[in-house]
Amino acid sequence: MAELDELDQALLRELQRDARRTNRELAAATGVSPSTSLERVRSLRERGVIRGYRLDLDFAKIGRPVQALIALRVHPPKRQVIEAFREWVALLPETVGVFVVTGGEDFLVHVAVPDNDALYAFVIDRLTQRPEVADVRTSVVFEHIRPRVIAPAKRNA
Amino acid sequence: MAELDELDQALLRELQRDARRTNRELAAATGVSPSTSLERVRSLRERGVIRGYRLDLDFAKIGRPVQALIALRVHPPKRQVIEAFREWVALLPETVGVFVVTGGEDFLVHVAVPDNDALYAFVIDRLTQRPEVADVRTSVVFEHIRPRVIAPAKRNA
DNA sequence: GGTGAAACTCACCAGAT
DNA sequence: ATCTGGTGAGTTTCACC
Repeated sequence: MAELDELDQALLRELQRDARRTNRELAAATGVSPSTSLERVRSLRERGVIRGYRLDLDFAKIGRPVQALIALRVHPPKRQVIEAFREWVALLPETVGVFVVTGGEDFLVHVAVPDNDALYAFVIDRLTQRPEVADVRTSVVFEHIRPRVIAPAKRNA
Repeated sequence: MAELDELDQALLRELQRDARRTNRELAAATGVSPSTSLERVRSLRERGVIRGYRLDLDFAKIGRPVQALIALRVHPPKRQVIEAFREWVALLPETVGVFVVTGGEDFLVHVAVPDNDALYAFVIDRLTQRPEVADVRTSVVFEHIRPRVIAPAKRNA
């Protein structure tokens, strides 16, 4: 885990609200000079705390208003089978996220599609096509909330 | 759904790879002048296609290496109960995402915590504290893959 | 809609504390 | 480690196509 002082945390808070804020704005918001905030943000990126800067797209506005989470198991649940399925499903155009999990299922596949027909087709034509796929259970997603700011864990000092 | 021509789609592709690419880079990559790409990106944002620019944080590096998806039902499953729980759970510091779903469960809560103890405490101290929470089922997340680029649906022209 | 140039703002690198 | 100032890029506007 990376060391994060108050300034690092403040910069992360600001950038989570809007990842395109200028360095000068960041400096003003955190009360340091632009060169300091620039150096800190660069360090956060080099240390891998910041993995990148992503677009937040409205799936409905790009023609994919129907979202679902598809829980499934693969058979047999061996490493090779799991990894092959993971690579395959992550590259499908409908897929917007893949959780590899323990418990009742092996995968939760998050998809966004144009309509219910496309969802049904995805499940019965694409997924069920794969021989290793078993126990498919589809849940339609009504809403997906993502907190705007995620804080670092308190340190055990 | 928004109308997206080839240029809009190309700009969305570029921005999804790196939401902080400069306008000049976007213009060069898409073969238009900087003022054109600036105007297009602005339009995408005003139309709500682009909802914002987010940081991609490494949860492990901020002291929260353990992720889980907690499926649960609320009782009774009425609008008021569901909405109250949704608002409450979305604001917990452990929560990094909330899916409101149909099917076997009502919610899938995505959390990131420092260790297994914190996960266990979250489930039995926090969630179970709420009287409306029933049928809690926890899955540990080994891996969460998010495709770097998500394409708009093909239009039914 | 798209372009090109001008004015403004910013990122980035020094050098010093 | 942080700040102040300076220079080269980048952003943004606007008149024109």
